[in-house]
Amino acid sequence: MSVGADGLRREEESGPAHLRPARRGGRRRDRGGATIGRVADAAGVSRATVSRVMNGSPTVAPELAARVRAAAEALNYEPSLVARSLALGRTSTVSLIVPDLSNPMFQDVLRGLSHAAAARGYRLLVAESNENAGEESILAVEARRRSDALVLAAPRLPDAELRALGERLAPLVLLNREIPGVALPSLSVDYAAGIRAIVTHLRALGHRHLAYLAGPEASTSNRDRLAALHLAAGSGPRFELTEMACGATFEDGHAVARAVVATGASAVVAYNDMVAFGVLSGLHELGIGVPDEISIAGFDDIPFARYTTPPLTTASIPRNELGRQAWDRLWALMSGEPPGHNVHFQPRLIVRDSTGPAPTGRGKEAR
Amino acid sequence: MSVGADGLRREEESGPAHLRPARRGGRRRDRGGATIGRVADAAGVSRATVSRVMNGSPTVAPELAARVRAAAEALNYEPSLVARSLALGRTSTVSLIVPDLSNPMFQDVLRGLSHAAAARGYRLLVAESNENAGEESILAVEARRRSDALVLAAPRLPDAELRALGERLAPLVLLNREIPGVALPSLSVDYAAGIRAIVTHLRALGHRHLAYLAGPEASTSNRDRLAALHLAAGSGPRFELTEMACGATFEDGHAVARAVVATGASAVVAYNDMVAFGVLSGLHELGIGVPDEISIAGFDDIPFARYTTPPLTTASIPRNELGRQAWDRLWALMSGEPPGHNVHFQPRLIVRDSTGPAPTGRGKEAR
DNA sequence: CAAGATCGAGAAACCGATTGCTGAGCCGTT
DNA sequence: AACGGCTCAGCAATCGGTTTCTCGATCTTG
Repeated sequence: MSVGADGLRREEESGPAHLRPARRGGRRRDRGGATIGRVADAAGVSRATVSRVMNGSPTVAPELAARVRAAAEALNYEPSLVARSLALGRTSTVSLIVPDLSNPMFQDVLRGLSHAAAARGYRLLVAESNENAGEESILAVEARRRSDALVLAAPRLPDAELRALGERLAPLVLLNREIPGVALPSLSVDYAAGIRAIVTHLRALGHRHLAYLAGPEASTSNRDRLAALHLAAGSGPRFELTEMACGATFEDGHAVARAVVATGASAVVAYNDMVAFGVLSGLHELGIGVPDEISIAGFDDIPFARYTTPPLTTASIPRNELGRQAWDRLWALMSGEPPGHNVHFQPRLIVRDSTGPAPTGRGKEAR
Repeated sequence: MSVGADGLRREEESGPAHLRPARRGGRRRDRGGATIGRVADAAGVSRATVSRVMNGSPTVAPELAARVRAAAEALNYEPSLVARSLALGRTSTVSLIVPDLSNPMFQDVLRGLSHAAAARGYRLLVAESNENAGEESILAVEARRRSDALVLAAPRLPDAELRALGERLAPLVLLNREIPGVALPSLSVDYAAGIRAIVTHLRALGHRHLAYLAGPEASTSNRDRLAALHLAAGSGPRFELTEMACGATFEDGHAVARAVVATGASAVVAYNDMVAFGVLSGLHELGIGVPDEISIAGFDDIPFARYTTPPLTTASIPRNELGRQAWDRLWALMSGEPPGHNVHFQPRLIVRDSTGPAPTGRGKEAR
């Protein structure tokens, strides 16, 4: 580039510095890509017209439209979705926040939601809170800000905090949470009903001493199950319930296998299938027969539940359906419709081979 | 407000209507939420100052900063990420496109990527192509436009198309794809090496007739495995290879169990663990002993591979690591660094109980 | 105490789209 | 021939931020 020789360059592109209060082109940070303005120039029309053509408005003369399309094609133009979002006030994105992506429950919700949203041209933003209560609220707010709506599975978040957040996060659909006193749309699994079905099943098999492997303490779904369990235990005759702290993962279940045996319980109700698998594996290693010596019931009916040895008795919940419905609710909310009634999904008891008749002559003293 | 009395108000805010080409406030579509302008007014400062405070610029007087923060707090202000993205030319979002979200392989990549990205304040957009080649390229372009970079697992997309797309999608990292002749950064699993390990293992056990359950035809990873298999079959003595069309899911594997038996092969190499589980289940139902009568080897070492009966021999690949590394590459690319070398992850053979010595006196005629 | 350096905050350009309003051009009426 | 109506493209405001530049005020320094 000729530096000091030509006045032309300065005339065309620069000019005397002190006359330029704020130099137009000089400050522009050129981002390479084709913009609507660039296309407009190339086609010899206004930006408005380009916008109309790109959005299929019928009020543009065919000849002009063709010219615009040609220019767009030539420049490899693609409208900026960010700019579009700003102008429209809508991102066409929804967020999903789950505590644990490795949990098949949430994987299926993710899929169901993703599919349903995609059908409407919406994309899905995913975030994992890692079972961290502190993280959940931050993440929720952040994710919501990047999208138009939010599906939130936050088992650890305190009611009060969630209640306070409700307004800021709308449109919002909760998974497995109902906040008393606030009309936050929520989809939930009726864990109590599932537990009742399992307990009834085990009772019918003659079990009189159940061990419950509790999930994370802060989890409301765990509290629901526990409450249902205590209710069941209180209602029937000769029924003992031993409660053990455990967790939500395979490893958690595996770790308590020995302790389970020590309780003398003849049947185990696990917080979920993962835990049930862990116990199953642990008992197997200890040489304890399932279901001959101890019966095991899980919860969730994740895909692999039918492929274990023995196949797992569990309470099945329509996970994909949950995701799909979550989208339906979101869509309704975004369309300005009222929240509507909360949905309670009823688990279905799937009896497989991990539960069987209670062994006779074996009390908890037998240990 | 005094309406007609003072010229002052008109001077300040309105003026004769016919002099105002487009009335300022009249057209504004108010979106409710607090904006930077609103906060600026409330705090009695300029928008620039609010922006500085919100971004922690140190060049704001403490007293002012406090006032701004108070105003922001009072108005419940949250900066619009969309507007921010537009101004900064960066969305702080990356996309992941996978063919099948129910595949544990991609689930783990998803987690690894999501974690690594989150650590840098980036969020993750997820899309599923449903094993649909036509969908893949559309989805990729679309997803890329909404984010700053893309991780693409597109096993069905033709080389040519991918090559053409490469530039538009950058920064881009491919998973399990290397396009000959183009320097597209890619992370891939060395399937051939995994297959070699499996074949060597089976051979050492005395197997001389292997059945390979092929994955989806269009899948390059399937082609890689097949090539390695043929190479191995050609190199050793007395080694027969039967190739069967199958698929990538449990159901696919389950469906071909009977056909597998019919081939007379003493060992099965499945396209992946899901298929292996399917065959395992199918053989179990047929009363065929594993590994006594037929050995089965999978590929991937998904979490449940160790919990089947018998536990599955398989080739393990560091899935989480793949996701993490994908982020590292993306980050490097976004920072303007050169693509760097492609990484090939070496599978590790995990020998469990689904493979055993070849049965004697049983040829393919024995059927 | 004056001159130069420093600091801090505001004005305004910009990011890249959408859209209400305006007016030119063309049509059909009376 | 004049006029009302209708199309259709452009102007310019707008979405809600960031950032450069400018300038007045304060602080240093000789």
